[in-house]
Amino acid sequence: MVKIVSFKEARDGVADCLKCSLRESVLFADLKEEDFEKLHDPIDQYTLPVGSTLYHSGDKGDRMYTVRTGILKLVQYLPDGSQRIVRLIRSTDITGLECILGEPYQHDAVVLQETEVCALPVRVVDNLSKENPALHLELLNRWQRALKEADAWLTELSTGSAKQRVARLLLRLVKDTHESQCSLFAREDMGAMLGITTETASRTIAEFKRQSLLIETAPNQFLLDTPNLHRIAED
Amino acid sequence: MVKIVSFKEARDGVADCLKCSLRESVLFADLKEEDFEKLHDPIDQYTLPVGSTLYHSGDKGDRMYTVRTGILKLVQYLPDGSQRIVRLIRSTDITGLECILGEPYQHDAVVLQETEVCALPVRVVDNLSKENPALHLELLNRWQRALKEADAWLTELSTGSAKQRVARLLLRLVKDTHESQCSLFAREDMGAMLGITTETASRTIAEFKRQSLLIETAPNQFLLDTPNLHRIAED
DNA sequence: CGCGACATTGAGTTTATTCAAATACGGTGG
DNA sequence: CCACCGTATTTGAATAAACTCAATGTCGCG
Repeated sequence: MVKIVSFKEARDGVADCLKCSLRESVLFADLKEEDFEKLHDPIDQYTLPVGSTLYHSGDKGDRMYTVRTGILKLVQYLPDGSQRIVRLIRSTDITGLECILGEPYQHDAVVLQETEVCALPVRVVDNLSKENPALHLELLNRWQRALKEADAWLTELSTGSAKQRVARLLLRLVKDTHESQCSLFAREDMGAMLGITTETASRTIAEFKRQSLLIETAPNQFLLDTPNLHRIAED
Repeated sequence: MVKIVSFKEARDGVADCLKCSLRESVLFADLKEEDFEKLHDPIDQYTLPVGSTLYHSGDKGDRMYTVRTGILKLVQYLPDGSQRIVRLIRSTDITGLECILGEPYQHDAVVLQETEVCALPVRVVDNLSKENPALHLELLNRWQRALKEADAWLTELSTGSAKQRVARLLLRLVKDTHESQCSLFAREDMGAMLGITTETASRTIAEFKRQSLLIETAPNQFLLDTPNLHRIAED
């Protein structure tokens, strides 16, 4: 039932969860080999291009998604049509958890950088988690992780001056990584993440560049002056 | 093991979960009578005065709390010492869920209005949920509820002009209720909820009063002009 | 009555927004 | 390969909003 498919090849493939290189960090980290035999349903794998939508707010889906590579934005809309990005989903994150509760998706999930995902049918996760306390616990952990992230966005990215918010966002992008190198998002997206206008985001980034807090080493590859960004973020 | 104690009497009592008037809506909603017999540990009940702290950020606790009446704020701090309120906890809400994962509390939980809580030892919830799928599901639901709330605070309460944010906060306070009557928080707390200064919160509320969008019917009891507040919130 | 805490108001300054224009960039077709 | 187009970014100038700091008002309580 399980078949090896390389990511590159697969626009629409079947994943080999047992051999998955991310097993240490994904939802199934603590499953035993025999558990995988219960995975009668194949786990589909997709590669999504920039700008595509993984799922829409309000849709009632039956799959959650683990991200192998790439970045997605979770977007909510205000009655006046303006958008707000509430979270980013990156490698080893899971999104669409809400559908295990039978709820419709709460956001639009839109690809910011080419993204590889595995689609986990609710039925599969549900069945496995009933017999498997480790998986159940891991589910709780994922929810908590999302909640922690949501709180951090509120305190770090929606509080203080535009300069502070941009600095904190940049630092967040290189956290976990060992290098202080990252690529940036469109200014419009930055604005929607930080609760500021596109122009203010642009002005702030441009100013940071002039002050050499950001150095473009390659097209859309920036080296960060993390110590000084920290100073700006905190004062 | 279980004993009847009225709330009024109890500064520090033992709850009778089986007879609890909130059973329909609390965590234990779906438990059977026989499940309650497994509740060998008594569930303590507390009444907390305004300004007291239920738990502190960073503490490693072994209890989560369900709120019977009252309001708590969940507060996080920035490195510069400024505070941000990330959520309110009200009747039938549960807080401190993170300690079931062995994580320290993520916030300070501070009482805004006199609050009655029941303290649920992690051990109890953990044991019950292992054998009881309904409770397990309810736990997931609680996390999702918190996450939804967190997202709403970002999109509704941290986006747009001060007037819009205040209007949205006010409307949020009377949502679920059938009356459009509510009491307000200290301006400093409002500011910390909305990401604006105390003065701006005060000015906005004062202006709303002058425009009769808010009418004080009794000390700190306000009647809201919800239609016009909606107009302000959305345009 | 007076004290302390909180709310309101005022004035001046800073910051962010708006709307518009100019510039850079990536990709396509000639 | 280059010219051109559409899109995104940057910049400018004027306006509006929010912030800061200070002063004044209000209310409850000892």
